[in-house]
Amino acid sequence: MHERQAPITPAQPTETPPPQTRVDNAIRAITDHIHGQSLKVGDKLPSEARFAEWLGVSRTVIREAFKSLSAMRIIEMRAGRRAQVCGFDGSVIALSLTHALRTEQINPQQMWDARRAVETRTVTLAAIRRSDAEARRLLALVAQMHDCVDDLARMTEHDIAFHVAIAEASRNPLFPVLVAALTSAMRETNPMVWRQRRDDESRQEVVRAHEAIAQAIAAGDPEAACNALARHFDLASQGLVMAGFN
Amino acid sequence: MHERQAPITPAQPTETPPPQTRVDNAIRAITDHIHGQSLKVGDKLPSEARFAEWLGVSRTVIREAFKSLSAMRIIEMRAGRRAQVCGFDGSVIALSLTHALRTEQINPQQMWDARRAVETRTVTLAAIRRSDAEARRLLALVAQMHDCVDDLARMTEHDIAFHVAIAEASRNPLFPVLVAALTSAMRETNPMVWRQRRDDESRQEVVRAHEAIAQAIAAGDPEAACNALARHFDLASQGLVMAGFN
DNA sequence: TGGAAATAACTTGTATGATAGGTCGATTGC
DNA sequence: GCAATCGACCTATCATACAAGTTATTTCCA
Repeated sequence: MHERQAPITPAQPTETPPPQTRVDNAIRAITDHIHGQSLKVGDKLPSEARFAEWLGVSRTVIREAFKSLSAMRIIEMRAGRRAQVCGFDGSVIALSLTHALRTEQINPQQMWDARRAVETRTVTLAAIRRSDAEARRLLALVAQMHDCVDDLARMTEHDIAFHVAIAEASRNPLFPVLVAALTSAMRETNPMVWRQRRDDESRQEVVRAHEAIAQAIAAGDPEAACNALARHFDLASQGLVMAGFN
Repeated sequence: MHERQAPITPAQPTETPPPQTRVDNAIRAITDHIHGQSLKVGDKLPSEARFAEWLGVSRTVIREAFKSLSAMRIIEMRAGRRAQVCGFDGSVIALSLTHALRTEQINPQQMWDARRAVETRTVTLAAIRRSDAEARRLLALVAQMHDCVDDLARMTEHDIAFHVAIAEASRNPLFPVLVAALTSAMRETNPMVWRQRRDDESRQEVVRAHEAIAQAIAAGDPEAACNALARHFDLASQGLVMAGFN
């Protein structure tokens, strides 16, 4: 019963590449199906049993393949319902980056530098393309930050929301996802940096940097927005050094 | 047998959030274990059976959790061996982006714009920090591109290798990963753009744009590198329009 | 005694079959 | 016509079994 199929890989002499398992094949078959049928977000997939039959493997294999794709946010599974194609979402990227940070494969500065690269673009585009509602929203978020300089957790959430809001105003759906992933990966290191700033004045300085960005975007001035962003990142970098990173 | 544990979630009245399954819990428990024990790349995890015992669930559940983490490249599994913590790798991000492109949640221009944001930074850093060996490598890659203007597949690979090499020269390990993800996600749309350039001259123009970037980096001139990159992206954008995107 | 080959213990990969419980459309009763 | 009910289908989980890969141990021979 175990040998319905030919061996997966003909025992390659090479060592490094891990041999393909049936689950791997199933994953490929499923993604190929999605692509081949041009399925779009929300479209339903065939049931696990059907795939199992098509591929000539047990449902166990299909199940693991489905779960893998579900973990990668390519499909969404719920009990009783057929799996469906999932919307794009930065959470996988965020998780990947978080893992890289936690296992010390990259450090916070490097993450900040990537943010700087991306956000230099988002603030520029936001200053050009933002709607009035978005401009108001940014200013409102900054106001909220002013109110909670003592509450690190809330501050962090507002901070993230602020940067994501800018990315949304850039009108490129890829940017909010990237920014959300890069910022939320730093949820763990951020508080350490923040704690370096003991007095209110020092913290308000950071909030004012955000305010300057919001105002420049509201004013539709890309250059001023970039400068304000640069100041923001310089402050952050300074905080990182104080916190002992690098 | 089925009810060893209390119900996972107390039936929240909210609709949208999918109820947590035992596999989800297992995934969290495993990542927590990695983090809690400060495991680093290559460190081995406890066996599936052990986790199953700890969490009081069947091996099936742990198996699906392991497979999910394996799909996200957080751990690496191979038959017979215990799973181990996996090195950071852009392939998950690439897959996520590829899926977003295929399902038309983002379009090629938006992807290119994100690349522009990131690569503007990588060429700048590369011009400053590149070693001599890296400079030579970049020039060699361009030379290889000159030789295969007729072979789209090889050209695409060299193209990706070139941009990743620049990112490596930036000395921030996050950048090669991001660039690789963004570029390889476009493996499918790239050929269409290339095909717009029928004659050799038109194709060589693109290669020359790459050459200019390599030379600016080799010369250690960040500004020239940025300008050359801008030209490269303008050509690409032009190609996209010709290919009928947007 | 040193090293290589055989072995035992453990681990992952896959299959099978069973049950609980969620979802959704069709049917029925008012 | 509408709502409650039912049934078919589907996923979530469990238990068990066995094949096949890995690793440490032990054995055996030179």
